[in-house]
Amino acid sequence: MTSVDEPARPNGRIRDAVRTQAEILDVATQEFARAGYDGARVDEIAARTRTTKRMIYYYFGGKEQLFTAVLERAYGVIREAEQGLDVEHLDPVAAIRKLAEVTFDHHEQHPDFIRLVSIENIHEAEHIAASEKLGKIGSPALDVISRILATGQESGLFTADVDAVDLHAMISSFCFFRVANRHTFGALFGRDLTDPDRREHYRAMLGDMVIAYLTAERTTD
Amino acid sequence: MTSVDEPARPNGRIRDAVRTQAEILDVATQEFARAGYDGARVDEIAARTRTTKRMIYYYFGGKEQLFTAVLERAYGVIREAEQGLDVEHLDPVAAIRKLAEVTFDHHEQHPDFIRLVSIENIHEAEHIAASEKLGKIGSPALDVISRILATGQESGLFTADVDAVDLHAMISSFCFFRVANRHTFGALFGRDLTDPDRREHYRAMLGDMVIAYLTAERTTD
DNA sequence: TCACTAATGTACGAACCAGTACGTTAGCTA
DNA sequence: TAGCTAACGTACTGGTTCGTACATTAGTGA
Repeated sequence: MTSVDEPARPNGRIRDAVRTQAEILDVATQEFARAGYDGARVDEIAARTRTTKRMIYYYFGGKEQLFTAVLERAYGVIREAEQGLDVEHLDPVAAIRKLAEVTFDHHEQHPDFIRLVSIENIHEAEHIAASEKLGKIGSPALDVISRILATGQESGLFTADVDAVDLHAMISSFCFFRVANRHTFGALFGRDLTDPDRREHYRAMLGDMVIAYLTAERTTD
Repeated sequence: MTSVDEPARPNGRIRDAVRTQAEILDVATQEFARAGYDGARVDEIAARTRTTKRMIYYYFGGKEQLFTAVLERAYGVIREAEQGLDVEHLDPVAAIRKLAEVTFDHHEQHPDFIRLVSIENIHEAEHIAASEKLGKIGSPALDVISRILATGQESGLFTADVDAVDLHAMISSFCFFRVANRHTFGALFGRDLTDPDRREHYRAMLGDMVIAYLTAERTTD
């Protein structure tokens, strides 16, 4: 994530605003994801960087703004991943399944991001609201879904009455829950939703679910 | 002039251990749900009861145990609701749809419970693990799902390869996400998942999704 | 090379907050 | 009715934690 172009430094302070900020963001992401907003300790973040607490306030202003910056970067990562989506050469069914699988994989590979989103929801998205970047970040995935959905619905293959936002919610629900709630679910029902042995099962389940929903014969009234 | 909602009592303190504990749990539930575990303030909980902080420690021992007690009661409520389920006189398709709708409604009606579950997952279910009650609480809903699923699969109506736990996860995902993540989802995509005007749409969407999944024609390889 | 500024480090303070020591009283029962 | 104990209140403490005042240095441009 951080570019590695720094050779060995002899001694004393090095000055590199970009690297210092990136390092603070890296560690802050871990700390906020680990402990939540109120559980996170600014001193702990500082201790785990090569700089001091002073610099966190110098660059970010405060704990709130630091958390906002962490969110901004985290959402930036998923947005980039979505921009790399390449499914529109497939037929609608295969395209949607692929998209669901990519979403599934992304959630699995970024549990810290999932935790940050949970935390931000506990705080009723106040940091997103306070962020200028995040307000208008948009979602490339939504555009992709829109186009696939249009193709599928035109051809009569997709019968469901959904738009891209709703379908995105459906897919995200399953992927998010599986990662975010695995602890309580595991403790209460004795099943680890993220057990690698069951990974393919759930991945297929998600795809089957979405496709079945989209292509089901409707008993219209 | 004090408002008298209790039967005539001379003056000063009243003594009622049961009521005091219940009141602490009520307020603590709100406070923990509002602010998360670390964000919640014991002093704030005490201030909003008719008793003092001393009694929280007297009855519950500490903040951790209080949170555990809050979780125990919250899970008790959902368990009771599940025991009231009466869907097994319906045919499998109608029964599953009804069950999904009941789950949907319960999530919508208990946003504080949803928040507590999110919070407990941030803490990796450590309080559930520490609770003797919650370890073996079981789930009446799971038994109901099992039986409906068996009926549906025997008759060949249900073709999907799922068990009760997986189906429960699928249904819960959607219901949970819609409530828990409504803030970030709304902020990012401009759609309020809990808008009353869209309530029926999502309720139907959930039922359609689950039934479509269970009854889809399988292209077995 | 000299001055200026961005970047950094140290030390500290003030508020907050979980938890407790100690004292008091209501209500029951012997 | 005396005495006992569960139930309650007050006032405080010790540690924690966000934030900052003040001091310092690296690098840059004139």
